[in-house]
Amino acid sequence: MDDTAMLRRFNRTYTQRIGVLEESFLGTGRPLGVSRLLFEIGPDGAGVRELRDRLGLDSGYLTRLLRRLDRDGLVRVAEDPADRRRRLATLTATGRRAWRELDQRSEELAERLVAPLTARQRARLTDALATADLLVRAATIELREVPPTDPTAVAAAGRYFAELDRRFPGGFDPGRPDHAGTFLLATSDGRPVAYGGVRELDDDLLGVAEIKRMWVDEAWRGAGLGARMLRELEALARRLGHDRVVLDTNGTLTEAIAMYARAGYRPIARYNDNPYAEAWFEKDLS
Amino acid sequence: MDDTAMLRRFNRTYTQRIGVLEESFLGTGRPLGVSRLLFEIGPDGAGVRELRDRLGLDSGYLTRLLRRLDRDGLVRVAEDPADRRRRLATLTATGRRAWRELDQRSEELAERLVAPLTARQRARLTDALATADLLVRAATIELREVPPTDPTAVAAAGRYFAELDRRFPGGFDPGRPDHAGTFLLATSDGRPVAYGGVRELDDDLLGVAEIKRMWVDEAWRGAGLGARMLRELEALARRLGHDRVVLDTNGTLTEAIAMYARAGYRPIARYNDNPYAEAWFEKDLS
DNA sequence: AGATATCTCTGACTAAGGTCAGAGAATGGA
DNA sequence: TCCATTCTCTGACCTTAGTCAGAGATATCT
Repeated sequence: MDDTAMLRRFNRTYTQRIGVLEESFLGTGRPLGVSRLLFEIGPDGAGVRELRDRLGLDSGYLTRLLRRLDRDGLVRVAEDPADRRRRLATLTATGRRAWRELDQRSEELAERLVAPLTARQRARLTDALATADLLVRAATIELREVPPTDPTAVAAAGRYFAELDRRFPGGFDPGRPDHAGTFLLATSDGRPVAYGGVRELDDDLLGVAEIKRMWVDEAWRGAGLGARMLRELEALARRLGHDRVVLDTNGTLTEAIAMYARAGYRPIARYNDNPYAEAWFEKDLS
Repeated sequence: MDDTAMLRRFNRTYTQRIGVLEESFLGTGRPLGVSRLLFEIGPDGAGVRELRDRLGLDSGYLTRLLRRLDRDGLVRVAEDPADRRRRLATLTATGRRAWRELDQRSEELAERLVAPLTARQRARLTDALATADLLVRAATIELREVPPTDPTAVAAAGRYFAELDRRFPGGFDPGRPDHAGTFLLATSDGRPVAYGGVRELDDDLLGVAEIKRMWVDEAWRGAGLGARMLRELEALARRLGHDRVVLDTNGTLTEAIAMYARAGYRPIARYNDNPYAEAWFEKDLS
């Protein structure tokens, strides 16, 4: 059975048999959408804007759902002191009780589902689901162009600089902020997992772009994400009208150097005066 | 992470990211429910009763959905010649075209989903999903009491007899139909995967029941299904007021004998005149 | 300071997705 | 042959889930 056939087969099995886990929220006297919202707010509360994104709801619709929860005494909605356009939803004591009930229902259903399995089978299932979970997350990472001032992009760049500082023998000083270039950000669940940019070389090397600040979250390394980011950056450079890319790197970043080699990059002579650079590479995009 | 936690985590990941596979039916100008029904009818057609079970719909609602498909010229509903209360739905030429379109959309979505993965990752995902699929199916097998005349039960008994005939050196003759006893049938997707019965011994052995016709589909062996069936039959015998069970078997059924031993059965002397029996076992239910 | 964008809320509107009770035809079992 | 059951269909009714346009308050950019 090929990849998509297996995925589709599993999808059928899944929606028929585990799909009910979702509907465990039914039968609580509240419609599914309302229960889902209640559960999503959670014991710690959540911003209305954030809920809108997480559940993919229309803002007017969400307002009404929240008002229903408020009327039932489960949720309080208050102004966000940090930004008075925004509002924050938190559970009341009754709301927390209802939340726990939902959580418990869901837990019970999950237990009932694995109950007929032997201990060994359960372990195998857990293992298979962990693998599938990781790969599905990897497959659905979102890659998008961002301005380098985007808060999530800034966070990603910060983690990149911090790692350089940790790994370079003499540390690393990013100098003053440099926002030149076009940047790609990969996120999973809203958190940055990879980052990188392309910028035009300002000197006489026309048609040549430089790849800069390539970074992949430690937890995601070895999952092909770096190679994917590199491919996307090359495609971006091509769209921007370049037909060659260059990059520099430091000798301590061995896994990065290996990846550049695998991706078809060739070593070249120093083309800049970056004091941290120890190796320079290029690749033709034609 | 324990079993239920992993299951619930996966459930979240899955519904958020692959749930869209389901909604691939949207955007075809028809509401989701109608498209799902169209897809379920399939190129070979389907009985209305069967559709009702598979999709879990109210009969009135289903009638209306079918009428809509009929009005759109996608489906014809006709009387079932075998039972004129029932009706059969089949796709028209236009309906088959619409079905292929849905199938293709679903295929495309699946492809787009695995596209960002490397070949190795895809193989791992397919593997993990195959394992999860098998185990989820195993976990959701339905076990229920059936009269021995139930068509599915008859089919299961037939496969049991056929196997005995294949494996016994001198073949096997079931003799005239014997419907004494209470039977359990395990089904997956409506097809029999395990079968077995309990009957009171008619002679002087009061309080003793016999387990008979224990059978597990070849494809499902080694999945703990036999042991589960045995446990359920013992529980059934207990409910029927017995406190000891006995059974007979043939020496060629080695894996069955091993399973009885694992389940705590002890060999005893011949207690019947079954010409095929070569070994006899018992177990106390107290 | 002014323009622009973001966020929430309101009102008006709609389709989708059901549920329920009962009728009528056909079938199966005693 | 009669009775209970099964299956489909109809009519009446309802909630859920959602869309859209625009107003008003606040924040951000230049």
